[in-house]
Amino acid sequence: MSSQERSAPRRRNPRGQGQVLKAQLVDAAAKLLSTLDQPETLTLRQVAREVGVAPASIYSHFPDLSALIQHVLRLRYEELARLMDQAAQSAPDPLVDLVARCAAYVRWGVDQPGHYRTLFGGRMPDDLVPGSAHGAGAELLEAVVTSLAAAAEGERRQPSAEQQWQAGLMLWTALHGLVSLYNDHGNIPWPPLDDLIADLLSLHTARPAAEIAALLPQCGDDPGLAPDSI
Amino acid sequence: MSSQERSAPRRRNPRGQGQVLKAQLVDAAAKLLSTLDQPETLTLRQVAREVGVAPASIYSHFPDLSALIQHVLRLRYEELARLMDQAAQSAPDPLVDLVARCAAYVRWGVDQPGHYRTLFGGRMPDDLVPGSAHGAGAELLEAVVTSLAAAAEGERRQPSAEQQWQAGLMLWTALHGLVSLYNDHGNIPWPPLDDLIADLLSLHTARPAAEIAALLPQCGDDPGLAPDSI
DNA sequence: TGTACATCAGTGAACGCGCGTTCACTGATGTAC
DNA sequence: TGTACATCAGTGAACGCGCGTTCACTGATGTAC
Repeated sequence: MSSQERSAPRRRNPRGQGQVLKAQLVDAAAKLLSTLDQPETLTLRQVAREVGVAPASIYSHFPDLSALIQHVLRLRYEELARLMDQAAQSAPDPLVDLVARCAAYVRWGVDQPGHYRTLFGGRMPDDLVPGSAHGAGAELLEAVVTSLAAAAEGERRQPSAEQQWQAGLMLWTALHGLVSLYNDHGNIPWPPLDDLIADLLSLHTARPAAEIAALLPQCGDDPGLAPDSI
Repeated sequence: MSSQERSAPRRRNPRGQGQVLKAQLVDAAAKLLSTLDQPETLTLRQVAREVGVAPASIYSHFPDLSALIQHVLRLRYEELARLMDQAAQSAPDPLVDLVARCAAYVRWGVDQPGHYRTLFGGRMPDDLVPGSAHGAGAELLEAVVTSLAAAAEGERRQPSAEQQWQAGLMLWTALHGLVSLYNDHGNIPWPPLDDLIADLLSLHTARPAAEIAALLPQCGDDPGLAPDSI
């Protein structure tokens, strides 16, 4: 069911508008990556069909399919990073910052299973995944490590930098495991996602789950007026 | 580099020994699943080449490649279950039982990345994966849930069955995230695996990491004499 | 105002590849008479 | 002890498919003279 089907067979872009097709290719690849059961099997011809264009046309804009996918993944990675930063924007203290970032991470991963798997599932060759020089997404988690360490201040002993790093790594593995299993095994009777996020952060911050749950932002994108408030 | 290469072109099995090829196919598929960078792309012809046999020969023993893979996955799943049970066999109390089971799980997953990914990575259609009726591997974790609950006795309040289940689920997601990230992102500067296992279980049991670390079994398969003890 | 030309945004057909699956077959070996 | 036959354990060639990539091309549109 391509979005092109048997409709008008696509009109060639006017002169100087060659970049339009490039954008369409990126959109189509993004849509297919998020839609396909196995996003790692995306083919060049699938993208071409989705846009309604000859397979060869892709070569005018990207050296090959890998370059196109790499482009898409970079966009999604930046989107996730932006969402996490925005979520933590007005956090009054490190704990709220941490909770907001982690909740944004998990929710994005669960909302976009295909993109999450493609970015963090380890299927794509390393050079396609942004930030994989230090391990895919590791720099995303730097802010998390910082917040986690700051939130843990006032403990008995100040942890070393290595201990802070390891604590952040453990938190990340937990978040990743939660998103992965939640996405891949829908037949498990899952508790509400927010309960799991609260429980997870409760373990990693040594705070009561109820305290964390109270800090979880609502699912709406921005903290503006509720749409049905008069 | 097939194990068949240009050597003797394989002699047909004698009469009544048709099951020999079946076993060879299973072995070859297992080897390829554990070896390939992307085990989910295993093809029927790859298996045939590995054994040194015509592609069509597989149909004498399995209806198709899916059935062969399903067979292999069932064997590996049973192997993992057996390893976990053996590890916990002589555990004097629930905490030791829990630590032994979880350590066995993580170590198996890290030793066999291809099999781990194929079983728990969610790439294979659900019907290929054993135990996925209740979510892949969920029954493996029943013993873990039980041990975790038993190890947590003496806390302030007895948790409900749902809370126990959720705690087990959280533990499993953490284990899964650890194995997945550890396998997929080798370029992260990982601390020693045993430290991570101890740290993870420390969080989930509210015990000091040092106490858990002391309970971790050595990596050797059985607790017999050390080979270099005189 | 005309017209030759360059450029842009793609097209369409073809290639060779590996794949799953089918089909008739082959050749060794056991068994009944 | 001989021989016809059935069975077993596969083989080898062919099919149609979707794939990535190449190549010469086409037709609309802007621009210089």
